[in-house]
Amino acid sequence: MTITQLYYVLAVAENQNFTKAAAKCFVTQPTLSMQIQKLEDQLGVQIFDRSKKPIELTNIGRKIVTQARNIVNESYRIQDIVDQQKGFIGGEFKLGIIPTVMPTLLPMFLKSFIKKHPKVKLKIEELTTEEIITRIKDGHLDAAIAATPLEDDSIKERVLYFEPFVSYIPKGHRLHNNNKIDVSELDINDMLLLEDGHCFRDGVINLCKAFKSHSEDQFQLESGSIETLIKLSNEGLGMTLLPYLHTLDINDKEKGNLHYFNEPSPAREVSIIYHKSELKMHIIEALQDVISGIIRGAIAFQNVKIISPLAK
Amino acid sequence: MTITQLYYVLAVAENQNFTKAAAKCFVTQPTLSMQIQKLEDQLGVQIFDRSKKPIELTNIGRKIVTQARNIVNESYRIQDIVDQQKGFIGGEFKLGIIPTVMPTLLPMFLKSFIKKHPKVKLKIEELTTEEIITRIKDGHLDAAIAATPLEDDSIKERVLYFEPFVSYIPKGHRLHNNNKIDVSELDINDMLLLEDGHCFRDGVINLCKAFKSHSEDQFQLESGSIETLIKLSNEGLGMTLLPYLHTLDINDKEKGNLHYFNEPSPAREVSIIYHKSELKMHIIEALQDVISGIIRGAIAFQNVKIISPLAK
DNA sequence: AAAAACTATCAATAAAAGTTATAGAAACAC
DNA sequence: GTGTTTCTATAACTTTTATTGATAGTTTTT
Repeated sequence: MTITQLYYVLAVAENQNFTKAAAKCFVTQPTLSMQIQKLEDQLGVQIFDRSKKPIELTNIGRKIVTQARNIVNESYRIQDIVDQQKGFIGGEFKLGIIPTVMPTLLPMFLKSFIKKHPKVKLKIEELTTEEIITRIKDGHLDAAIAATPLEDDSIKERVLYFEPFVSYIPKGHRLHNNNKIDVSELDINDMLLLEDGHCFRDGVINLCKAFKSHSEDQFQLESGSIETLIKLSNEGLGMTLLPYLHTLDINDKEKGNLHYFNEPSPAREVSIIYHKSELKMHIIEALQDVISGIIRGAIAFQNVKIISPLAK
Repeated sequence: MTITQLYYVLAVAENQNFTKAAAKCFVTQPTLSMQIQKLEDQLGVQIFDRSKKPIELTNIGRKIVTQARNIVNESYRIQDIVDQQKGFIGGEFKLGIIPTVMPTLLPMFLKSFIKKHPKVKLKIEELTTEEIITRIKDGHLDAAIAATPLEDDSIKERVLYFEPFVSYIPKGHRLHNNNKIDVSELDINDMLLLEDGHCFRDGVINLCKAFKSHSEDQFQLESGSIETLIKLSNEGLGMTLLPYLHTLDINDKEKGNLHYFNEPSPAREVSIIYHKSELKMHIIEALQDVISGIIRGAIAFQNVKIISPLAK
């Protein structure tokens, strides 16, 4: 049994297809067929049920795959140990970021990080929290930036910053003339929300529900981007909530529509999250350092109340 | 990087010698030299400091060895999973047993176990508790039978039975005419003990100390076997304590010297212990089943007080 | 019924792991 | 010190294993 064979098994299990798996492993398909057959012979069990199309794992195969993933991950850790010892920060690193953090945070730290750690090949992907969790668990992401706490046992979190919610209230709205807003004044029925799947949406819903309970979850309008929310709001379709960093690059004309909350302001907790196995931890720490350093200058709120990002 | 290479690294780290390690791996010494060099080149670090004699691990080498042991162990677990699925109970199994359990328990269950599980190649070794713990941790033992609790985080325990202590009091001893003995009557100064290193000795000391504290730990006589203890006792050199199972095959003449304790009788807890990684768990469970079944007929004590086997 | 998609098998080749023989360095004995 | 022993590294060679390209055989799709 070799680590390579186990790696091949993982690839086939994931792709449910020998040919595609072979391509991902940068070998030809017969290599996979033969190596996996060899492993199956040696163990004396079928790992894959080739009669099903697409190919499926057998019962025992599922258990073997779980263990194979362990072993392959643990084998990566040896290079990790060496890198850490050498103080080497480099190699490929796959980072996921949720959509409502991506456009504001990424430009703030990316240049600085690349300059400080030029040997790291960052591969950044915009993903929903749900996708991020799946991908961290199956090893397709090394870490991600998301709203927390997630309450997931196999994922660890390190808080980067607390980002207050800011109300965006267009002229003509019942709350427009208030200076500061209190959370008790929020009503989910005149609130513009992001589409389903965004955890910022769930945060807003949780925030509203904390004060008023609404059985009917019928929202009039939803949008995929915060930019659009602002425009819809300007059209008089309702107020909306923005994460603080988004308010920094709003134009002067619209700035007048921003209303901060009474303290403690509702806020989301934004963290760098990673698998509990703590692979590539030195790169994760490097990311955390750079982002924390940058954010210290940009966000200076203390007295906030964290709103859960989880849909309930 | 291959599992074989990691295995070679473990062998060299253990033997501190390429030649001996090669023999244990059933390959020639150049194979080890080359494979380990290859791994070191690939990682870009020296795992071994070859300038020291005998060879030593480098700092980074120590960390790599720890991780390599993980990986190699986890790789064994794949065969384990397959065996478990198939209900196959077989293969080599290394069992340690402490000296004061070995001669009484082993004959009781060995035949029965071999008959029930003929495919298991049991390799049994008599070892002290201390040796057992070391060997379970480094993987040289799959499981062991010892007095518990051990309070060791990396070792799990499953109780097999509780074995009461029985006093052996020769004619002429101050306690000989008492019918039942109370633990408060014990005096460590007229107690014959096993040599240092036997946990049964430590149990007896703990038992005596629980009632009387003695600053001077000077014992007149010590012996390596319980047989000898009985003979010394017969010579009038003091009383001694026997584990219950040892009293079953004592001759009739000497049976008169046995005195049971008032309830709750002091007893030792005898368990099957194994590494927390739970490798070969199905064989461990098979052993537990056989031994528990056998012992149920032989020991029927309920009201006992467990004495710790740990030296304090 | 034909085409496409997919896996297994075969023969050939490239790569690797392993072996024997031996050189060279360090430790040991006297 | 010198000779001996012990041990690891290196080299040349052999065996084994992994991989490939070509292709046959199946199943699925159209």
